[in-house]
Amino acid sequence: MTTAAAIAMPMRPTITNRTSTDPSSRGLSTVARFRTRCATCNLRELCLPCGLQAQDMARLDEVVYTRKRVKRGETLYRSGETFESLYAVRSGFFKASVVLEDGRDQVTAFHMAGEIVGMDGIGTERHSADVIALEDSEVCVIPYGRLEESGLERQLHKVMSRELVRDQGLMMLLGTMRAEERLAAFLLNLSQRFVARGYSPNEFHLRMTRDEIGSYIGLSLETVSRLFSRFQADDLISVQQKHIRILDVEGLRAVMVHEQN
Amino acid sequence: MTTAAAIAMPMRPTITNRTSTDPSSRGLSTVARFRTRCATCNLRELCLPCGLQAQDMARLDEVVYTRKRVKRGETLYRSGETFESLYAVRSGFFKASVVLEDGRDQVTAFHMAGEIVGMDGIGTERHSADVIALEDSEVCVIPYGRLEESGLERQLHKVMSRELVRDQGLMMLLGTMRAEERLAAFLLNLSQRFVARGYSPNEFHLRMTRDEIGSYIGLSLETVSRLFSRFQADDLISVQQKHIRILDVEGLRAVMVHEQN
DNA sequence: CGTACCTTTGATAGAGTTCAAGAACGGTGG
DNA sequence: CCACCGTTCTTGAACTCTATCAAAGGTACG
Repeated sequence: MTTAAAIAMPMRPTITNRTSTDPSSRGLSTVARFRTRCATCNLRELCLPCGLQAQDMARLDEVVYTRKRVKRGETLYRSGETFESLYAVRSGFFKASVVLEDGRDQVTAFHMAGEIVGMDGIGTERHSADVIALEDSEVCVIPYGRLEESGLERQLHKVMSRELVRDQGLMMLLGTMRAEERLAAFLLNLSQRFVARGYSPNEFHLRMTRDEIGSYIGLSLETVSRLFSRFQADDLISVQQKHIRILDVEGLRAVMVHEQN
Repeated sequence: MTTAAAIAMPMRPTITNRTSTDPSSRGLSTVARFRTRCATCNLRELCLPCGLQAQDMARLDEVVYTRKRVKRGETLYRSGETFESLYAVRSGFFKASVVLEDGRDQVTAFHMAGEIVGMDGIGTERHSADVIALEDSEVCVIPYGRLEESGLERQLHKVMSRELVRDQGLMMLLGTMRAEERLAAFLLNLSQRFVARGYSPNEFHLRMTRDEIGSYIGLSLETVSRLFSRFQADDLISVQQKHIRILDVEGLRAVMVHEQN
């Protein structure tokens, strides 16, 4: 969708001001430094989609003044917590999930670098999902109050709207697709998103378990596993554990739309 | 959720300026008249949720200057059409649906009075779903460009965020619930929404067919029909065609969360 | 290097779909 | 006002897909 150039992502360690949320605790040079962060960020083409203008970028720089590291297994936020900020994933991988009263839970999204997380909290001022890191990750903290004052609402609307469209797609998947179609759609979606981030479209590493995939696309983990095996037998993909290689994109696409031939 | 008073909705015929989108084509008095529309609208508590302040209401009045009638079966907009406006449902009932390449379609939402429709188009400037009236309806047209200038972004964020949370709920339903749980959840949801509009929570008229219900909650129309019959046999509801009466709310709730006892 | 977690694969069963046919309803026109 | 037609709804029967239960094998992480 975005014609973002294929950029490698050399994750330089960056300064670790992980917990500090008070900008006044930093010197001027640090502030200046932060000012140019977004403009030089490798993810700038993705972060607020459709690409920000130079001046927008400057605005965003003024809003984002904290980063936060989240280790694998730790939560970024939990359902019920009061909403204060959005988060832009800088590196790593997250899953979002909701829990039903009786304990059943469902993964509602996977988030990777360049995506905005936390918009579920805007409406009620409380988060409605849990967001957990599936690998050591880092996010940019975007205090919502400041964002509202920044003149970037237009961008935010777009991001939220795209999320709504994404949800439509997932509903379609959950409501009308059969198991193999679901998994094919899932793989193709992941592939696309990796491409946009400069990774290979054909070879990637799954950050989530079969159980989490199954929860996301409405299948049991056993069915997911069996389908991986079947896809491999059909030479559509090659799987070993979490390493996936897509061998036949068109074939997968055909499975997805169920072109019986 | 909203503690909106139970208001009846006497749908006065109102002036029919359905196609006119040019405000200059109207006299001053007409404009003045429109100025106070939102403030006196019966749906003001619902339309932009969380209730607008008086000054916000005035702002909205300046944005909304057209209404549009949509007859049963007609479309409000179609997937692919360029996005220009949001719509506030003033009366009637709509369904939104998306179509897959191979023709399969899925209902993604039902919209009733007081709800905002069209936010799927903001991100790409094209709509991604079809919205069709299930009965003769009327909407307030909210030109998006004007809304952006109006200072009501904050409200829009909230509406969009709530839509995201709603989608989470539907995903949960589609991904983890069994047939009877889905239908129970669907009925309880409808009931709640009717209450908020001043209608009886226990007795209402379905505007959609079994097929459309099934599409929405991921079941075949036959399963929906069978479940209606079963619920009736279990004295949870009474059904005759599209007339539904809920006899045992707690019972339905128990079905939904699957409290097996 | 061991243990806990994850994955794979088989066998079985059950929930829901599909196919089919008749019934009920609602709108239309004579 | 009634008869007719198309659409929607109901119900049955057979089948299919996927979940569930179970057990063994593999990995990765501490």
